[in-house]
Amino acid sequence: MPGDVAFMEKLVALCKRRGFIFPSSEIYGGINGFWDYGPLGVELKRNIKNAWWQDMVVNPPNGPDGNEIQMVGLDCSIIMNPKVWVASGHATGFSDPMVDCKACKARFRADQFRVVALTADAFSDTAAGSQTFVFSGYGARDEVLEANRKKVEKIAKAQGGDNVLEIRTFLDVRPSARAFVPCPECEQRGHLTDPRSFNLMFKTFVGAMEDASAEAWLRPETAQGIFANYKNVLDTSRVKIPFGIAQIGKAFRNEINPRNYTFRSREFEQMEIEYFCRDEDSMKWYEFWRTTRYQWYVGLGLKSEKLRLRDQTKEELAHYSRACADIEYLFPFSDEHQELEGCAHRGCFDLTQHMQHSGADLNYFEEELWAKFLAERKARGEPELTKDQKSEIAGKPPYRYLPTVIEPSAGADRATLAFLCEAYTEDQKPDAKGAMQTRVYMRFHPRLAPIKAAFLPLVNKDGMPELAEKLYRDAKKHFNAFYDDSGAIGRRYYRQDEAGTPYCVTIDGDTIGATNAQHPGTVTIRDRDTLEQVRVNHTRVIDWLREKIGV
RNA sequence: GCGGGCGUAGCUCAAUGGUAGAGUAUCAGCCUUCCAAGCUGAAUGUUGUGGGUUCGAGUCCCAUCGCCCGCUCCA
Repeated sequence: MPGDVAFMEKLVALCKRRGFIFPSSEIYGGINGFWDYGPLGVELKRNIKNAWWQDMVVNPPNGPDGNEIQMVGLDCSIIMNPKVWVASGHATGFSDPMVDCKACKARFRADQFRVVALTADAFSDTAAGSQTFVFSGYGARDEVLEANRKKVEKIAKAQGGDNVLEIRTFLDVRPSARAFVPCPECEQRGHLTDPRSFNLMFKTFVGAMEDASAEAWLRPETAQGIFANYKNVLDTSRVKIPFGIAQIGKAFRNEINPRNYTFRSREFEQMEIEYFCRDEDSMKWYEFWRTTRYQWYVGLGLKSEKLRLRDQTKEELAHYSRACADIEYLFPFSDEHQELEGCAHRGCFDLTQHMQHSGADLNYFEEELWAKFLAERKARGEPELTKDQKSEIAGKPPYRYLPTVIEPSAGADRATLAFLCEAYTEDQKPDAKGAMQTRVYMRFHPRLAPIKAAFLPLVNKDGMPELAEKLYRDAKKHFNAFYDDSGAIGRRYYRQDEAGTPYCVTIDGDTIGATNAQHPGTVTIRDRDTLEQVRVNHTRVIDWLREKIGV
């Protein structure tokens, strides 16, 4: 859908011009689906990732019971044992065979492409038998039958029975018979391609020999590294359920068609939490993370109605998933909301899969609960359990079990793009000559702003540059600051507006104690959004800024 | 992958098939006491890339790459 193309073009131009985002390998003509962050962009994205780490790992909010949340970090390798992706389902689920119709240009997933024939021979026999393909359809088996009900009834009547039709997917059609299958869209025969595999995983080779035994994959998500290390974390960090493991890292997907600026990139960065809890508490934790994560975006400035929290419908849920909420943003390139983050209730699907495929015991044992159970028995004077009885009881819930997982999985690049879109603001104001000018400014939350403050001598004389530079160097000990002494003051303010710098500190005659100074020793601090200025003594300006910025 | 559009200086755009230019931004200097276009000077291009037609191609033709829009796809 079109969205606001003009807005998007202006934002993309600003990002390029000011050094937020560049196309990857641009001097070689670029490469579709890959992007680089420039000097301002890297600060913005790092601030977003740091805010996430600070707010989710270092100092997360209290949980629903009011207790401190246990959260530890992790940084896993991008390439893992290929068996990981078999266990997770990505090896099969990520690879879809597609069929194209060369006549009408339609494309179909071969496993959703239903071919209906009069006889089973059509699928397995010679070309002659294939003449009995009567029609085809796209979607679930029942949908296809429903959509073609009249045809089905007519055939049933002619054949004198009910279950006369053979329905299989295109994958079951013999290569020699494919030419006789009609296209679900245009119904023409003989224009369908062979099923071609669209594998969304990036393949690589471990070691210098590129043979099949060396095949490996770049991870399509960071989550599996967490599951694979779940036991290690449990054994080394003294965490107890409920607890979370968090990770920020790159992931790779061979998107069929990267589009919409950095939104659908082939290399991207995720910020993921796997939160492990008891199954009976899981919906409570799901609700907690769902709102906590939504509020996190709001608190950092994504507060317009463009941000929304949407619960997935039953039909959208993966088969193992009990609930999932998407945090979505209405980007200017689309008139539909797009996903920034998914908060999924994954049950114990992932740990079950990895336990089965790896053979490792990933069960959690409730030591405290077990000790309590034994103590209570003793207190009641009940006879001591035998070794066999103990292992029987201790081996099952509630003492030994696979925890349930809540997964808030956020896209760092998508969040960065959303914050960029939300920040972009234009307004009209008169310039020094009274002509109306468009002012463009990036309204970043101070925590996210690439540059927190700029230090500007009003004129380059009388010691103003020297004092401005001293303040600038003091400020840099605490936060990212900028010094600029070139050009008219208005022009310098404007440059900082485009970079999204929340505060500009100007050193003027009053600061250096000029004879007619009304407020000796003070600088002016200009607010990016309101354009209002306050005077603060130059000895207090760093503290003033630190308090405002929160560093 | 298909269809349509676009590629000239960092950016915005000029240039009948005949010497590639302007504005802006950048840099150096001057001038400047608060909201981008004050003065002087400097630097800036294999016209996306590769072929072809032509005495001569930014311009015409072909191919290719990239971007934008639509379709398709999106575990």
